[in-house]
Amino acid sequence: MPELPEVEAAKKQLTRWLKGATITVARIRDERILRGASAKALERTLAGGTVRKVDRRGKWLRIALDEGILLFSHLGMTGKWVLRATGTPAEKSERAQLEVAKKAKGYRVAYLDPRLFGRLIVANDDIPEWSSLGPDPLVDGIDGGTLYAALHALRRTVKEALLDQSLLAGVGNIHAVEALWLARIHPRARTDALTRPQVRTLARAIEQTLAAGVARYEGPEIRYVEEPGSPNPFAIYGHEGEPCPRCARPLARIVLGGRGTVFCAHCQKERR
DNA sequence: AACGGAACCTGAAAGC
DNA sequence: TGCTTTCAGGTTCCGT
Repeated sequence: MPELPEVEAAKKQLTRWLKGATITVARIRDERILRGASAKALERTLAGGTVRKVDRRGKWLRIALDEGILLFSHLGMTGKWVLRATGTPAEKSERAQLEVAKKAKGYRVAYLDPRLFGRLIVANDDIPEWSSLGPDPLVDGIDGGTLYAALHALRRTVKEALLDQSLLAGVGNIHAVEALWLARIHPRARTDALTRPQVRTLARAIEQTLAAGVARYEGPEIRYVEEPGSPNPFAIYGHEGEPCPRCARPLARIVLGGRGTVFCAHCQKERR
């Protein structure tokens, strides 16, 4: 599920659950989320630590403990953090558990990830995966001139370029599709052929679609996952074959960079 | 050096 | 019904 809006929602939840809390026990239930690091070492490092702050950059989370310990979390394709009562049986996809004590209350913050594309990393400094991220469209905003220069230096399709996290951090397949539709740019348009006005429009479109995504998770009860069966909230993602909301012609679907890409062949022109 | 595609995994849904 | 195929919102590695 996670693109920037879902990770932002996860950050808010983790802040509520963990800030000021002490990790009494850390458990890694499937070492594959560590990509080779030692589960035992990680569990020992986290145990006893108190959480100071939770940050997000792009799709990465950084949980800062005291004594300079940093826990980085990437949710991959199916990762999510959930709250569980102590003693609740672990479900199949529960890959890590943090037993937590906060203000005399005890509970479990658990990491679920059926597909195991996510990962946990413990470090004393920022890791390259975090440091090499481009600007976060929500935190930093998107500078049109900078984005134009960066895109102009590449020879790729604009859709694939938007998924490059060193260019912009947090845009994933859905929001790339949505932003290109909003900006009326063909997903297969070459980055070096885009005009400055197009890039400026695209920058605003990215900010718009991400902000709308974040807003969907706001409210008294932050729910991280859309209810099953809830309507698709996107303008064109997942709507291939249906009428374009702007011109009513049927939406097309192609594959770019190995990922499904919906667009409107009438509204989104490759050159202009 | 940069790009396109395969690989890494599981599970839900669609197809037969 | 049950088996098979397809698809999924991410990143990384490998060959060209």
